[in-house]
Amino acid sequence: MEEYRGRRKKGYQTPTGMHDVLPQDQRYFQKIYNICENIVSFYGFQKIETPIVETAELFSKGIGLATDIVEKQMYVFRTKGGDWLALRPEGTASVVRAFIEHGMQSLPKPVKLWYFGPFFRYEHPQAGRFRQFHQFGFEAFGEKSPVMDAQIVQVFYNILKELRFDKLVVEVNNIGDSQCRPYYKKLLVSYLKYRLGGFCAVCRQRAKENPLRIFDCKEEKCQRIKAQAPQIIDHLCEECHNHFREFLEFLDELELPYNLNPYLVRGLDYYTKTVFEIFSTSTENFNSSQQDSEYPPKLYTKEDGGSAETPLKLSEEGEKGYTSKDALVGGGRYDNLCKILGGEPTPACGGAAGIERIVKAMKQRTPKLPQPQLPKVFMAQLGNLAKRKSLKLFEEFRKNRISVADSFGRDDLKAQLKASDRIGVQLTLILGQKEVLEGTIIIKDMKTGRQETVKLEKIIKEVKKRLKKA
RNA sequence: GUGAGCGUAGUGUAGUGGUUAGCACAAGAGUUUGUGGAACUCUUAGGGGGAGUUCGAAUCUCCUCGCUCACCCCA
Repeated sequence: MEEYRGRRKKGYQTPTGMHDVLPQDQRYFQKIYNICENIVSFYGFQKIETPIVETAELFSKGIGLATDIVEKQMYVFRTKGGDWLALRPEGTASVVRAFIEHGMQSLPKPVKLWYFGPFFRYEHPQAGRFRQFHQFGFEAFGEKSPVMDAQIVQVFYNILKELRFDKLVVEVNNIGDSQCRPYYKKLLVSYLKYRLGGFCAVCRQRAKENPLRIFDCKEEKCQRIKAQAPQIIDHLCEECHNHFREFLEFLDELELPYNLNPYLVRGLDYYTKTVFEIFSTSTENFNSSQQDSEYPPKLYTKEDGGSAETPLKLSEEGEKGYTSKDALVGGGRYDNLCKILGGEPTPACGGAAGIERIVKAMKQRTPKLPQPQLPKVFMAQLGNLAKRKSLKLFEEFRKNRISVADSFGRDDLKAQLKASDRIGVQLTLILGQKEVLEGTIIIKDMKTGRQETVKLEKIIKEVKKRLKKA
């Protein structure tokens, strides 16, 4: 065993790219979770939790050995027993594994599952990207109809709507399947082969390793060449073409504003046919406001009719009209994955949302979420006898579901009232030596400052009465 | 993996080679013995870490760690 290095003299910090989710942020996480759970269960998804650690091979087989996620971003380690395990970099492969492992093929289709939890990718952290981050996602198994693709998009869309995202753009594309994509890839490669010189250095590299990726480039010269390049949607096999057309029709029917982006390619190998991403178009970087005022965000408009019969084109020369570059949500169909991972061939689709990214966008919109309910009653106590009684009384309140703040550690009444004031309670109860002996307690109204002595056994009733009035 | 900027109490900051390292907020204690919000007093707590230059470093150099941002890629 290697030595543990990097010992610090002064305290510890989270490792690179890892973050504590502090109480302030818990409220955002909780809100997202609640809305998600609420909506998703309406659509018939059931929650699943898979381990954070899986056999490394699950991901290399599932996501693809040559993908960046597996190749460079996976936390892989060997156990004492010699197994290679990995911190999960995404959710789909795990859910598929669970689906197969527990024989869910025999469940009535479609089988709909959702999850919410941490994921890990070893990469340089930056805006909207962390080494540990959280996602929620849904997967639907056993439905090959594009109606499921559309519903998945719809569910994400609804959740974001419910979270007050108003300007959302759904980008969609179809990247073909095992029938047509290999053929298209060849076509593209041969197109690129004779034009490599015109590309930027990065794209030349991309052309070799992952040709579809050249579409991501923003260089002007590359833009020009790729504008002429064959596009996957023009070379779909009939099945994919129809699937895509129907998918778009469903989106139209749902009145989901989408934008067809023929350049949308996703970095995971398992996708077939439908892929999509959802962006928020609202004022993302309003700190760098100069740019925003000079280049007011342009919104994509929905393609007319959405029919695949009309020529498919992008509204602006591949230029994104919105400032946010990070997708809030990404997903698609993966009809081959179940088989790849050793299960029955099962069509499936799903997607995942980045929670930190959503939180970031929420904060920009509404920097302050309403405060959680604070206690309305404070209990102050004086002297040992009273302190002992107070503890007991505190339990009485809990049984009656009245939340009470306390400061049992403090003995000074002044300090206790100060603390009580800071919490902003409505009533403060004061129990001292004298009151305990008399079997009474003081109720002090913090607004008016008036106080009243009541019988100790009636205190719950009295407090309830006062809280109700206010 | 590549590139840029940054790193002073819990938070926000001042200080560009010699200061007891200053200020604000927050936190805690108190201003005579059982009554809050104001004011005042006091306390806690600081230059990420390490080397070097120098008589002397928060300040200059290097390394390292971390943060932020971008490339890449993705949620």
